[in-house]
Amino acid sequence: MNNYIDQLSIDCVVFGYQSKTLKVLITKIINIDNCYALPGGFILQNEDIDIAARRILNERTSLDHIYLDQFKAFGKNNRRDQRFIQQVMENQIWNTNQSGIKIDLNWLDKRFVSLGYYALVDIENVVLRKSEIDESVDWVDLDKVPQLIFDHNEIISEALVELREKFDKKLIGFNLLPSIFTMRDLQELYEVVYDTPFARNNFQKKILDLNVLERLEKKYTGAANKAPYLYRFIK
Amino acid sequence: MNNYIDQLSIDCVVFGYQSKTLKVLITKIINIDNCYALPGGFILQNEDIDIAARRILNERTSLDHIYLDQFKAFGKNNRRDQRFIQQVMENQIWNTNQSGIKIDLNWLDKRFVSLGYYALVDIENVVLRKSEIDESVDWVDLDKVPQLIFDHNEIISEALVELREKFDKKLIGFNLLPSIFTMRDLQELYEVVYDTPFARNNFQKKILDLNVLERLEKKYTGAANKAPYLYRFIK
DNA sequence: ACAAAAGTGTTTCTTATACACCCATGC
DNA sequence: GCATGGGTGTATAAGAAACACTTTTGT
Repeated sequence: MNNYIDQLSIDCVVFGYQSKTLKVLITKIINIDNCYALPGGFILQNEDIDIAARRILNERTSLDHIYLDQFKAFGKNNRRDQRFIQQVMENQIWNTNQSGIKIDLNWLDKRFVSLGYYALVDIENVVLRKSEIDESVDWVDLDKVPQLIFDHNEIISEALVELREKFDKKLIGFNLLPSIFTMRDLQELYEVVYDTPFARNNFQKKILDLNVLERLEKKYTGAANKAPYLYRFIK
Repeated sequence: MNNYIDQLSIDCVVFGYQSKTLKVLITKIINIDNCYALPGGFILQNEDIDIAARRILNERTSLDHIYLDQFKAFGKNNRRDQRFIQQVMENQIWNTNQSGIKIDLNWLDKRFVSLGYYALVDIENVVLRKSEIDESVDWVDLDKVPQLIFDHNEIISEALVELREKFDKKLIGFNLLPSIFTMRDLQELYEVVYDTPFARNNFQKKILDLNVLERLEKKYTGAANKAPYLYRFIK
């Protein structure tokens, strides 16, 4: 593990949106019962931290150009999880490097400072992959996240606060939608993020006045009502 | 240096306000010509990162309860300064621990990830102190900051962006003022921070409507005009 | 024709900005 | 009295929220 920076990690809160629900990506740690965590990893000695975060995300999502924001470093002294560490050691996870050579696991038994990133992805574009320490990687509804190791639940909470703060201001919501969508799709996303309903007409006016949407053809769904326009986010 | 976390540091942008000018605290590194830096330090193995930041600030300002906000981690791979490192080694700074025992300096010759904090202090309450690596610690006008080591100039820029974003929203400006001040004092601070003038009457109304100020007695300065009220920030 | 949902226009209210006036203070 | 800066009130403009109406679609 010598090519990584010691005692420093990255944890990513990957937000996805599907069926009017916000979801986050959760990994199940291999060889340990009921042990869930945020997708995370470490920083190579010669790697920018942002690049490291992209690498870690790419390993799980297969995506290259992800909207990513580093929002806070988590570094409480009690940020440890004795049960987790013990199980890792007992089950010999991480105990060999890429060449299969046994390595010292003592580096794990220290407090880590973790850099928290949140990412926004179009869930349809994601091809889930497991890294070597994942038993599985899955989308979980934001309100059904199980107990995670360390302070990962807190990291999610803080990521959500940050997301809400930046969401409208920086117009990052489009990263959660397919490239083409209806105004209703967008409004429902806003309503889910802010957990509050918006007036349809006022919402439409506000969004269109931003001049960031290109109106495309109508979307005929077969429903017995007026067909909505499709839009594409520009710039 | 074994009791610190390796390759992880803290750098603090300490904002002060005096004579209608924003100032930041800059240290001059001992034994190196023209080498300036942000007040910074390292994190003890059993120390919360926020506590570490407070310790580092206390060493320089003698203050205990500082408004502090961790705003970003800086971790580009090219975050090194060969000239600085070389000089440190040549001049034997940091080469002994508290007991005077020589220690290995190789830990310095690596890339560091730094946690950026900004602090707001009432400049009148600060009693400047030097830490063991400071030749001096001084207040510098924000627009007269010299070239600093590493990416410290960039850290200041980003801290200022963050300050402006949070300043009005979180009402943190009062941390830069004495506990008792006039409305004009407050307005001038706002004008400096946002680099824009505000209408006197509207500013007063806006601030008073926040219901966070207690009106005290008038302040008789001897000037040939109506004496302004003094205010105190509450809650 | 009708229900359902989309698009658009108008009114109302809230809030921010601009404008105007009077008051206290020391010379 | 008067110049100077402080406090307050009112008018106006801008933006958000509420309300209302018309249009399109498939049954």
